[in-house]
Amino acid sequence: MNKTEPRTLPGFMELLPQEQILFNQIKDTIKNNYEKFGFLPLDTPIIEDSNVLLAKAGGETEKQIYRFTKGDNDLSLRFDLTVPLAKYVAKNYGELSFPFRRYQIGKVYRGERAQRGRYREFYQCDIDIIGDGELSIINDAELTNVIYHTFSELDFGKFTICINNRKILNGLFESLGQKENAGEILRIIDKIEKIGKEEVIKELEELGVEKENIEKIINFIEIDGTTDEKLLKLNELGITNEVFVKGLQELKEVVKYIRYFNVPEENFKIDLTIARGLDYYTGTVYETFLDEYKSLGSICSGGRYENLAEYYTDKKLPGVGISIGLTRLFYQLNEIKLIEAKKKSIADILIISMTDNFEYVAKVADKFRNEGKNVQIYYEDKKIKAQFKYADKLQIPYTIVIGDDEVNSGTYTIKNMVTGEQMQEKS
RNA sequence: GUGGAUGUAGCGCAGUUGGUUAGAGCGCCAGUUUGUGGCACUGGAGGUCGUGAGUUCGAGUCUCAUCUUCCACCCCA
Repeated sequence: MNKTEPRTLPGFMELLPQEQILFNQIKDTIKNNYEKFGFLPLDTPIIEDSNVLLAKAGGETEKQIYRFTKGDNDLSLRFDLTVPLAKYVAKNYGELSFPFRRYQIGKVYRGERAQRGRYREFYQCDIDIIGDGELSIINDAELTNVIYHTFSELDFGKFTICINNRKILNGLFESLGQKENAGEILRIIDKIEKIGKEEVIKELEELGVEKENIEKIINFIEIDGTTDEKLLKLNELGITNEVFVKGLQELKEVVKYIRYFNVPEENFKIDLTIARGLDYYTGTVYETFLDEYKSLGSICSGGRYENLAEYYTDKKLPGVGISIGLTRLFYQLNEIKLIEAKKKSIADILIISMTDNFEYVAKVADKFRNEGKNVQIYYEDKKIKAQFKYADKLQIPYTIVIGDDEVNSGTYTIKNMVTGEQMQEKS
C-alpha cells in the first residue's frame, strides 16, 4: 500500500515533547504574570465570518489572510487577537465591566511566505485594557510594568522597553506640513535600526520630502540623553503644534507613572524612532528588546489606540495593549541557545510493576498522586530492564518497583534514577 | 508576488572522472544480564538515492521537467 508522507506544512511549528514542555513553561509564566495584574481570560474562535474579520482590513493584511468558503459561508482565520477582541467587546458591551482588562493567548494565522523564524501559525500573548469613552493614561504606564514583571521572571537577560508617542511624531510632521504622508514617513523612520540613517534619508528623499524637513526629522529622532534630558530637549524644540504638545504631555505622564510603578530606570527608555508599523496606534507605543540580542527585533510590542471597535459600534472604546509573539520568540531564543529544552518528562515517578496484583500498584500510584506527584505506571509486558531504560530515556527522576515481594510485605522499592540509590518503604 | 539554493536510512551526513550488491556515525531493536537504566561489547532491522522522463552498455553521480523544503526581498510578531 502506498503511504502518504507524514509532513507538516511549512511555517507551522511542531515541537518534540521536551521542547513543548519548555514552550508551555514560558507560556504559563506569561499567563501567570498577566493574571497577576487582574487581566481576565478570553478565548475566541479561530474562524470568523469574513465580513466581521475584514471590516477594517485592507492592503497587506488582507492579502495574508486565510480565507475560504464552506457551503455559502465566507470564512477567515483570525490574523491577530485584536480584531476578535474588538468584535467581542462590541458584541458584549452590555455585559462587560469597563475598564475591561483581558488577556488572550492563542494562535493566529497569516498566509505569508514562510521564512526562518517566520510562521504562518503562531501564538500571540495579548493583553488589552479597554475603556468606555475614556481610559486613564496610567494604564499606558502599567503595561510597561506588566512587561517588566513578565520578562524579569522569564529571565532572558537584560531587556529594555522602548517607549514613544505617536502624537509627538504626527505633531512634528504636521508642523512641518507633512501631514498627508505622515504614515509613510513613520514607516520609514521605524526602519532606522535596520537600514541605517543614510538609507532613511534616501527613502525620505524618494518620498519627496524637502531637504530642510528631512534634516529636522533626522535631528528630531537623533535626540539623545537620559529620559529626562530627552523630555527636556523635546520641550526646547519649541513646537507649538497642538498634537505635538499633547503627545509630549502624555509621554511625560507615562514616564512619571512608570517611575511610581517602580520599574527600574535601566529597563525602559524613550526611543523617538519607535513608530510601529500598524497605523491604528494613536498615542503611546512600545517595543521591547533584549539588550544582548538586539538583532532579534522587538519581542513585545503594542500601543494606545483611540477607538477599538469603530467598525462594529458607535461607542467610543479607547484602549491600550501589548502583544508577545511567542512562537517566533521561542524559535529565536532556541536558536541562540538562550533557552534549552532539558526536561523530557512530566512524570516525577514511573512505577515498574512486576506483579499481577494491579490493585496494589494502583494504590501506590494514588498515594503519590495525592502528595502532588505526577505518576505514570508502566503497563506493557516488558522485561524490567526495558522498563528502567524507558524511565532513563524520559529522564523520569524516580522509579518505584513493585513485585510480589513488595506486595507480600506491604512495601514498594523506590529508586533515585540520578544517584542510583534505592530503598524499600512501607506503603 | 520577485530572486537564489536544496533533496542519499528515523536524524545530521559521506559517496572519487558515470562502473558490481549505496556507506559510516547517532538513534532504534535484541543479546551478553529472566528484579535494575546510564557505560561497554556483539548482532540485527531500516534506503525503488524527492518524483518523472532523457543521454548511456551502465545514472545517487550528466541533461530537462516537476514537486518539496530552505534562504533573501516585501511586510510583519
